Amino acid sequence: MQIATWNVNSIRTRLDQVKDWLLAHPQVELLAVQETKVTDADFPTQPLQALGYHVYSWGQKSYNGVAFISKRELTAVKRGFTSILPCPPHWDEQKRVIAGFLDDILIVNLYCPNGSAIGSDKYTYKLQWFQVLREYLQELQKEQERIILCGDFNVALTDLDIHDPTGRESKIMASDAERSVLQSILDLGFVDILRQFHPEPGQYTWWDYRSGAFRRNWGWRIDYHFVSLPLVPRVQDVWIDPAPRRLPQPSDHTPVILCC
DNA sequence: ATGGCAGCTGGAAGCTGA
Repeated sequence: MQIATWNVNSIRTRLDQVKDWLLAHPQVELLAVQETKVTDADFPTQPLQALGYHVYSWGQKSYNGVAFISKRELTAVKRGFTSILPCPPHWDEQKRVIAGFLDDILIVNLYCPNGSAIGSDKYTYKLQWFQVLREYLQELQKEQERIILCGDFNVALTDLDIHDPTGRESKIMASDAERSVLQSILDLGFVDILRQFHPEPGQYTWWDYRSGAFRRNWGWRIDYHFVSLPLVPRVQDVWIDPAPRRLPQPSDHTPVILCC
């Protein structure tokens, strides 16, 4: 089965593209979307149900928001950190986390903070948010060993994941502190699985809207599937589909698909 | 160094994203 992740940058603006992509990829059992930018009440659930999908959303007005679009019902869907982890409730004011079971696999769909600029309050929030995520995952690991993390992590793990890493230390998404905290997530026992299949450069999932970045292939890889160690042998392939990024009025991200 | 592009809100221009 295929499990995909895609930061759609507004589900309402991108609804037709999402529907077309799902129809063109019937093998995709579950699509995890991020940056839906809409409350659950206003999520376009009905048009997706009409295509035969189940929808599980966790959103807010204007910003953030995550959702699962699934061919089959998910079980034990949990929204936010506090559904799992006893942490201060303000960590769930921004809707960035939803998790649920597909068969015996726990899928965790994440929209990690951007960070704005190094040294900013948002950057501090980003680093702290990853620490909370780490505690949340440790809590999940007490009950479950088959876990797939997917989504927009807003961090490029290595220089291979950036078209031009020059000066990356002074920019968000590739600073040492961001890489370090994301590596600490992987060190819990997860594998950046795309690299098992594509160790070569040029594997990008996001291109800036500005400066003709996509045309010039000035990309970054910031969207991932992180697979827990016991699941690694079950993964058959992982790849990036650049096609939606070529469409008129695209998201600035493009889907990543895992087949297991 | 800065802006560039896009979406959302509210009904203009500012915030946020990455």
